[in-house]
Amino acid sequence: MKELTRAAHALSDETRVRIINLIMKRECCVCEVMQALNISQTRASRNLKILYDAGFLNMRNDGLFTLYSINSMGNNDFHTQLLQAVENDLQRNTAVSKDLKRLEKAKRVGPDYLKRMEK
Amino acid sequence: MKELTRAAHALSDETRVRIINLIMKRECCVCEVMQALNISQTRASRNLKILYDAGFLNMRNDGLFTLYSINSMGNNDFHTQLLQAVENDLQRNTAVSKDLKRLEKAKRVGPDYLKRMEK
DNA sequence: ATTCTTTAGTCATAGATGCGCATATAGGGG
DNA sequence: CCCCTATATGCGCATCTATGACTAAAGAAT
Repeated sequence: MKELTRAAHALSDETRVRIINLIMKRECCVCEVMQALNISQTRASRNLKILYDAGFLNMRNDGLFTLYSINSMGNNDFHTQLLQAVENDLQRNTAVSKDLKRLEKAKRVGPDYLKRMEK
Repeated sequence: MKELTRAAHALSDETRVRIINLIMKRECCVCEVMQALNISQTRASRNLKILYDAGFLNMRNDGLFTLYSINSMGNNDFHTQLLQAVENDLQRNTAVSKDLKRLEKAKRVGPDYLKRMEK
């Protein structure tokens, strides 16, 4: 039951639900998440970790990048059922589509590099 | 999306999941919940309210008693999907069966009456 | 009406949470 | 080896959370 409450807690924050919305589209690295949601690197990294620890995400390293994807287990797993509830809610939500558009434009570069580009 | 995160938050606490376990069995009043889970009246009442505000419970008055039951809407509602995830997890959980046993023995009387009975 | 009883609300408090800032860590590239 | 870059983490702060003790509200019973 502790796993269930931990998973539910992970879904109790808007930032994290928005992150799941992104990663349900495709595998993402931290810097893509921060650009798509327009949040800080710290915030993206930490909330990704919370979702990972709760069992919703897979994690793999590709050079400097850490790539996160949805951890789909069996259909009877409660994580999958919870994700379906999230998906259900997101379908009725238009605000998060902006996040997906920004994800399309996101570049695979980190915060320092981005700052220099702005100048 | 705020409703979803609120609902998820309601399920992120063990006390509240245990309360749902009770009420999935049958409609309960506050004093039955406090006896079944062996918690204070304040704690029972407040967590019931959180579950109610999150959309999981119905509430009705019967004299002095406030009776709570599961609020089952359509199957496509995300509340229902979340409850299925909870039910799924509870089936694999043996600890909460003790709560159900205590619920069977629970009397429909409040904390003051109970204290006097102990003496 | 007064009193009893169940439930909800107030207040105070200990602990958890989310976040930004700065910094550490670790993997590439020169 | 030294620097650059992406990600993770320690710290501090403001805010939120869960809880118990106490009190208030409201329905029943006498």
